[in-house]
Amino acid sequence: MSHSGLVWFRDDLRTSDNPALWAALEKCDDVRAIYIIEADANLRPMGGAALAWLKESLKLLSKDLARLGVALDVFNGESAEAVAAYTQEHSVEAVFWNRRYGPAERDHDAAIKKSLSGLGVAVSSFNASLLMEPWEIKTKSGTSFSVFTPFWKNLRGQNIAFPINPPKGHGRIKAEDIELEPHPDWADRLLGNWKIGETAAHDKLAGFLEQGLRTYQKKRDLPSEDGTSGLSPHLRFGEIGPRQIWHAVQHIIEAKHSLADEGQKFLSELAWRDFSYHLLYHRDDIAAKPMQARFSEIEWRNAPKSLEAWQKGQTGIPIIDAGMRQLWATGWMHNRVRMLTASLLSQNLLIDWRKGEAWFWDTLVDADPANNPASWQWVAGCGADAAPYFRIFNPVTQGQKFDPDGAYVRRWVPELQKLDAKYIHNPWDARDDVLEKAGINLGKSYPKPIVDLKSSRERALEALGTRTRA
DNA sequence: GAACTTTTAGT
DNA sequence: CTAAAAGTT
Repeated sequence: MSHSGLVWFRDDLRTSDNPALWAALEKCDDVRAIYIIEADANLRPMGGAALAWLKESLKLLSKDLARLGVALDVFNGESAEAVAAYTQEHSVEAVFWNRRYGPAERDHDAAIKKSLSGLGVAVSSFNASLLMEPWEIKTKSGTSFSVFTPFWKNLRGQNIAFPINPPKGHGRIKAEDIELEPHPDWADRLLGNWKIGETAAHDKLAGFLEQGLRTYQKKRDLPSEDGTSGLSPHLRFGEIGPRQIWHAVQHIIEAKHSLADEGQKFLSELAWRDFSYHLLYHRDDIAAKPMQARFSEIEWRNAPKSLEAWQKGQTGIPIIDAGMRQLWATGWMHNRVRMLTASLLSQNLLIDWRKGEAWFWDTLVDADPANNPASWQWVAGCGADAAPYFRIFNPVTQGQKFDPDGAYVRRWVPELQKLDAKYIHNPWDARDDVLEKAGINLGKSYPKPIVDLKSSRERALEALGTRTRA
């Protein structure tokens, strides 16, 4: 038995269903924990909104770990150095962590494991983040999946591991005071929209299963409704694990058969997260490189003013502006609107999807290394499943379909508050007297659209469509 | 059983 | 169009 163990926390900020923590407490008499806000050149730094969430989550984790007798230390810097120095300083004999799946992170962790082994420190790694490991899901010919539906058919037939019980601790210690840089004002304000941490995550799940699941299919696509689970940032930081969610839903389905369809639908959405990690694991640098190679040849427009109008929610297209403002104010955007805003940027504006992905990376509290780039590539058309057609959403018809009375637009774009529902998604089509009556002066109180939807759609089909092969 | 061909679907 | 499974040699 090793006497001194170290748990390196990364995307698994929880005490329940945490195999690395569990193993450390099982095998070691003395357990410490670290989190490193990594500044390694080869690793992508966390975005601003996520970083703010992280810091609050760490404070809560520190208290939960103290109840198990585990002290949490937080460092800034290069993780390879920090881990090695910490193990030497505290005579750590065994290090435990839960795996991460990005190519750079895997190489990084493998190198650290090797160097620790050289120092005589044993390293054990586990799966805390995924329903199944990416190498466990294979097509019949042994390759990885590129299309979601067959991936999901495979995954749902697997035996998903049951969550493990919370570990028995080694008594109780005083929680360390964690010293962290304060948040920028913007991030501080958006955190007011959220309850952070493991307990909040479980409360959120319980509330969703009790109230939201029943109407999930009906409401999940309506951005004005509170119809989604809201678990994404908790999943991002591992405040709750997907296997905990999986089995909680299975349990509900068994108890109430009327919820079977809703439950399956919700689990398939949870499976999209595993699918994104599948792509992250099997493909080359999905945040930087289009999965369809021919997209490397596309000449994206350099249009800084349009990009800025998009970022600020000043495109003059109501549902787009509503989404971008919701993102800025809360660190979150409804999924339907994420698709619409991403389509407008990458297709109508023909701006490189990576610029949009980078903005989401910085501003979403739930931005994760798999879902964010994989979803952007899906919308931009360069994703894993090569569709012969392009998914160019029309933000007007989408708005009319999913926000029919304009409640979502009115909430985030108060300039349009009084506009008739008939024109709430296309104010440029309203007569002058209709606009005047609603107190709107297009071009002054609310922008005229920065792009013509019809001609820009044709431009995108032309630019992204048939030609441009390498 | 591997290699090739056809069918079906793509949130 | 391509991916994946099913069918065929």
